[in-house]
Amino acid sequence: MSKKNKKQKVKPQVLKGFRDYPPREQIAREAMLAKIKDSFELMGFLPLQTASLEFAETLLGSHYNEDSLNELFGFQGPDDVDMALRYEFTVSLARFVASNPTLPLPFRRYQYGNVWRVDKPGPGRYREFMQFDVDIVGTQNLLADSEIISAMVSTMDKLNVKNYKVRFSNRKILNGLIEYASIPQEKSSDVMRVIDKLDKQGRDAVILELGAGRVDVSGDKIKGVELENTQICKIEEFLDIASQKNVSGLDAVEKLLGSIEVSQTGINELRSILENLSNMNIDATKTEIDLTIVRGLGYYTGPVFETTLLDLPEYGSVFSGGRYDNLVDRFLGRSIPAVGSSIGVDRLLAALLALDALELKESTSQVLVTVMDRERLPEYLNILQELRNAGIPSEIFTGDTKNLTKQIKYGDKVGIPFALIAGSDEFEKGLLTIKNLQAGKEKAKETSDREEWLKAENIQESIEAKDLISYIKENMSTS
RNA sequence: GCUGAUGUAGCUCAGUUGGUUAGAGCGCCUGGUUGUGGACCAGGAGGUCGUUGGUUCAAUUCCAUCCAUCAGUACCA
Repeated sequence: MSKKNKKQKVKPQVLKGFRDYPPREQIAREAMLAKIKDSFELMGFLPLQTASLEFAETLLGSHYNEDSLNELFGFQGPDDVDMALRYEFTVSLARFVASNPTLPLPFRRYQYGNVWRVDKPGPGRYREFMQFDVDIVGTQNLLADSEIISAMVSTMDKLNVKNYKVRFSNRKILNGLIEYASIPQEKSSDVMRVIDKLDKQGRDAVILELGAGRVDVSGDKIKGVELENTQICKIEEFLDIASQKNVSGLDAVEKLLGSIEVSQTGINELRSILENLSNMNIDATKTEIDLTIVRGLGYYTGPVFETTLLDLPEYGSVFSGGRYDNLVDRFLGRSIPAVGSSIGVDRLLAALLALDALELKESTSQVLVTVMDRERLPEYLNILQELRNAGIPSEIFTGDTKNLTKQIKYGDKVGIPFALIAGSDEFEKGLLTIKNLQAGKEKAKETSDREEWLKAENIQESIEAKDLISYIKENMSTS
């Protein structure tokens, strides 16, 4: 091989923030998707799939500015059309609803797929990632909000996540706080953005940022919102109260902000949702009112939801959303109210992997049919088909070697539980040899002595050929 | 974007006070064993020492630059 040839090699690299899912992860990922789908369909949500590429104008709408433009994968496509990869599903949902006027409302739909954002990658955070959305479009009824929260709880349960909390609040309460603290409109989103950091940065940092700003651990300066002390005091007053969760916090906030109409509305709405959840018999330990939740600015208009894993809070929210009553405006000029929530599938997957909370299957095959004697290929293929017809996932060794060692090594490496071995010894007696690779793997942990390992029980036995299917079915792991 | 750190084999890392053939462990490949996995034993492949430029008789080593990665932070519709 010449040096020139070497230079022509293409480096096997993936783009920043993109990744592959090796089979063991993808198997777990698809199992997750199936559970989520089941959970939503049980609640009568309908599947919808929309285009991955949209007109840039569709995606950006009124949010069109330099910043949002930098955040998405946009480009000029064929026919000189400005287009971009979707960064979420909600806009596409709004477009779909707007262009299907006969759609029966309320429209309950779920959608999953990849979305793309030019973000800085971090743990559980990628530039291409999967979201799984559930929304109800076309109703202001708080029953819809309650249904979404209910879906969040039942889906987390269905996914067998143990230690989580669905927290929710109402943006209207914070809108009232802005008024209460006499904060001018142009500073309101800055203030909310800072309050949103409460969880991650803590109360002291928030207070500093509301005022003069602070310096972070790396020495980077973070500029403050420059509020006056009286304003900050009023926000502190609220934060103290909001640290009490649930009904007691709600009562206390009502005393503080009840005179402000928008806050009172928000409080009433939360009370109504609480009542619905209670009538739905949603486990009260799984949900919690947390009045410090902010979420997307200029987007959510009412209740907002978040789901945190109590064992891995640093992964942030894995399932979140809220009510957005203005989104369809962009297409219709009139508003259609909507509420929904979205699972960050890959973030949740990464978190569950980090918690070691997923069973990882290595292979989809249960049986590897080895090819020891090529003369016998017709028999092997018959056995293979017999297994598959019985519903047992199986494969035949399709590699080039007839070396049995290598075939079994292959089965071991890819994690196939059983290897079927048969040569003239077996065929003459009507037998088949089944080697339990999984049992062997277990045994290998106990002994380092080869002789002992080879002699171990349950690792290999010869059975009557006619008993093959029942033997495998009995010994298959059920997972 | 900002602040800081780090780039040497597929992975984790050692090393060179500037000097000829740059090392280890793990992984990978081959054989021991074409009728049997792990462990073990023997052998082997694999590196323009991140890029470009500068200093020097000589740079993987020193300097500059860019790029990439990691951490924190900002932004996140």
